[in-house]
Amino acid sequence: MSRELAKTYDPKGIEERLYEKWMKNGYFHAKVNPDKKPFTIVMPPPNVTGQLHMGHALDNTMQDILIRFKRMQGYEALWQPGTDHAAIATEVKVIEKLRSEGIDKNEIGREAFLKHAWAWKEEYGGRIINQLKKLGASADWDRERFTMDEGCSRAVNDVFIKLYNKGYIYKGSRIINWCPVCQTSISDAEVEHEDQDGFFWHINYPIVGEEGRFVEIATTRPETLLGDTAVAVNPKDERYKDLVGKMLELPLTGRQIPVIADEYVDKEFGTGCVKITPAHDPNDFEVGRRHNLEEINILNDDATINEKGGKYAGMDRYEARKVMVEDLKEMGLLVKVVPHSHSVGTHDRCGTTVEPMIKPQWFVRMHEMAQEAIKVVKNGEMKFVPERFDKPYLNWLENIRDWCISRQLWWGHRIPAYYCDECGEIVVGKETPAVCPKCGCTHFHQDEDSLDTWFSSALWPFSTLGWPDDTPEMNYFYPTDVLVTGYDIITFWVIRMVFSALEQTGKIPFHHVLIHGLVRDSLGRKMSKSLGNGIDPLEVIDRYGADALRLTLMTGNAPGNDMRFYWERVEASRNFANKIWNASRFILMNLEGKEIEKPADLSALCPEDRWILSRINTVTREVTENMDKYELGIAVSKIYDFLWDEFCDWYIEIAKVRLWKADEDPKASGEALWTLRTVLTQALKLLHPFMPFVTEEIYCTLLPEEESIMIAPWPEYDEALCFADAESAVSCMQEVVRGIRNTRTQMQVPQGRKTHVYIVAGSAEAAEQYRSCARSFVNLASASGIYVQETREGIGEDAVSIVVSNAVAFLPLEDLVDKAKELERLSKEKERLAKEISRCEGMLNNPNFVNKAPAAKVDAEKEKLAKYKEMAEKVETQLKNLA
RNA sequence: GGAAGGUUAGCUCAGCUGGGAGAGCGCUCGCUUGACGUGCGAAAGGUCGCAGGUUCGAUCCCUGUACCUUCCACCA
Repeated sequence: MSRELAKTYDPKGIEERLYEKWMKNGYFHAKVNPDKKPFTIVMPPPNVTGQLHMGHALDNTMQDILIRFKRMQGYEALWQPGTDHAAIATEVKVIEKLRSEGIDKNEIGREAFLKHAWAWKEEYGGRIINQLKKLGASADWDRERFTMDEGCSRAVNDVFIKLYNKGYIYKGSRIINWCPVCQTSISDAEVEHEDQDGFFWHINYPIVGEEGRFVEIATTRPETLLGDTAVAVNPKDERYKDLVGKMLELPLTGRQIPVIADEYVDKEFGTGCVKITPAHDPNDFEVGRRHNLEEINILNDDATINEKGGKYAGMDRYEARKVMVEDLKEMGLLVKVVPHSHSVGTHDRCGTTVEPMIKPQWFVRMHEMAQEAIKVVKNGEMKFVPERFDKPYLNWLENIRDWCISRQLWWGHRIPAYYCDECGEIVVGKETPAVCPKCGCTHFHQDEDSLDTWFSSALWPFSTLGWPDDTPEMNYFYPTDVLVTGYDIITFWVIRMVFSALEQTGKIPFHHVLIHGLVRDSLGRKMSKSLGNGIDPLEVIDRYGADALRLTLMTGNAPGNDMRFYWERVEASRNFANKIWNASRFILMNLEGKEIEKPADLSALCPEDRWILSRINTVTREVTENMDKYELGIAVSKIYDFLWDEFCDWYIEIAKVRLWKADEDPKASGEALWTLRTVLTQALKLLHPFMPFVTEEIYCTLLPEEESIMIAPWPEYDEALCFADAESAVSCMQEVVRGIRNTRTQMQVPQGRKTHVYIVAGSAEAAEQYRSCARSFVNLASASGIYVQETREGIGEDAVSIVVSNAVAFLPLEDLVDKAKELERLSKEKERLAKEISRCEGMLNNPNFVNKAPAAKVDAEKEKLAKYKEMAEKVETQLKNLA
């Protein structure tokens, strides 16, 4: 590979090339390996025919970072990928496609429809996987699974049968949420409540046998009147005590309904009289069951009024509402209409207002399994990161209701229940039963419904590893280590995986649940198709590279918090990629044609080299700790700061002085080069999980003998590379350099004008420190010569002084010095120091502080005080000299 | 009604177990310095929502409060 690098980093082409290389070399593949410890992440399966959005990008970037980190650390790291069949979403898409071709789902029938659906899946199924690859995802694609593949389907059937036999799955006629557009039942979790402005229609129901007397009810859905089978009042409501037991004439229907008493009614709300529609309201359903009321379903599946609705039959629910209100008005039964805002349940997939309806459906009894899922979080076996997300988890489980799992869809796992054609007996099993156990009949038909998508994704952490078979993978990789997902999906998916895993495998599915927030647009709005404010991650990758996108998503946001997306931030990330690219380019240019050997004794290196080695050593320790705690944002910003500020802005500039004189002093330049390459290499390894492409490209160019940074071992902290003395020497030097730069700017010293720098050290020790890194000043402080001494001797009276903690630096800038300004500058400095001194003294004079604060804090204050006093004295001396 | 989170520099946000407030972007000034102008150097800019409390000491802990966001429940 050529060592020539372009002047700016262009990820195009490079990313694809590297990804192909990784795939070809099989780096992503994990296998059962008893010699290594496993580390497992199961990828939340995206919709098989979906497209990558920012949420996926964030979620998968986090997973990829963790998996790459652990892989480098020597774990057998499995990132188990796959896709979800997404029942409703996919079925709707296929229906739409067929419709555009003039084909009706119901006309072609189940078999033919499924053929179309599979064809659709084959056509678009690979799309999102390829998009994930563009992101750099190092998942084990050899193990890619699909919720409807053979193994997963077997797991689904197995679980269904087990739960049925245990009595945890049952079929029942209960009130469920019905989506009239998707024409299927949906679970409570799939209903979104939103406040809508509507009306309260007050309607009089005439009391039978009491001419002119009415009961006034108030409703937000007048059309449900057609299904009323009672009016309820509170038993303690004095106003209506005499009405209980009386009959009312239900307008528009000719039916008579009773007045009943039930605690459910709130005396204060509305009129205190509630129409009861057991078939179309969950609360009314409960009341109805308590009082044995008739349940009259008045709606067809498409939410038009059915034959029970008399003259309104065939009308859409909202049209019927309008007409009925008109009719009631004409009859003089409409008392009033008042505006009223109330929450309406909508289907989260299509936004349609759901209708509660009574239908025979399959349910999972939740109470017992929920208890187990609660236990593992309460006892700390399974932990949320950040911890606060255990609250919605526990809250949901503690108030859980039975889970409606049947869907009136074809795309999905068909319910393994068979009905005897003769007697209707239900037999649940893997195959069509031969003989009815009840009547001996041999003819059966399978249940038409399919299962909720989440039923199969609930099994994902183990069905993908081969369960229900006892596979080596199950034994080795399960339970998985961490699940990474957004907080919006805890109730849908996380909970269901946990209770399913506990029930089926007896183990938690994962030890940690790492929760992230939503990626919002720059105005803080949710990205959505309808708003058109979504930003396509692929466009970001195309324009700035996957590394820039990944870095953007990982910086500046805390775990579990939402973040806003800004193109400016992507630019900043891109700039960083370019920055390290150029740092590497610089090092490569200097390495050209040289063989660099590791210095025999690192502790004999100059302070600057030992400083940067010591720093990367510390950064390595800190970053590793952050990664272990899932603090990915903190980890990457430490690497960022180290590389940009310390390595590029300081160390490279320091090293240049030696590189310029490579011919004169090959040993010194060799040491600088070795250090440059070593530190950069190590930092690249730390950065690799975050920015896999640019780090790989540089690494392989820098170390042509190496195969890939992906398989390089993760750096480890090394006690022997901790050089406190060097860190202190360099930090003093930096203090002086900053002081000099500041002064030069203030005095408007022209860029090209170099000056001598005199450093009068406060002690022999300090002098030694400054001498040891004197040559660095040449470049850092635009110095023409460095003179470290212990007295002021030989320095002009009017030299500009810069006072630091253990020295005073002087710049002979005679012609530029304005005495008055200089006096002012020093006075200000004096003032500043005086403030510091009084602050320290204040604390130290406080006996409470001295007695109660930790000794280390007190000593630190004492040291500061001494330092500031010394500096103040020096400033004072300068002021005198100037005067 | 219940719960969670937020309130820090002009903007967007970090800030781990309490001990002198940080970043990115923006703004100002100066730089065609031989890796990088996708850059370098120097600055300006914050009583860390408000009020109490605990503490020698609070952006951080506790209580209350205001405003914002979200989730759950209810709404005849």
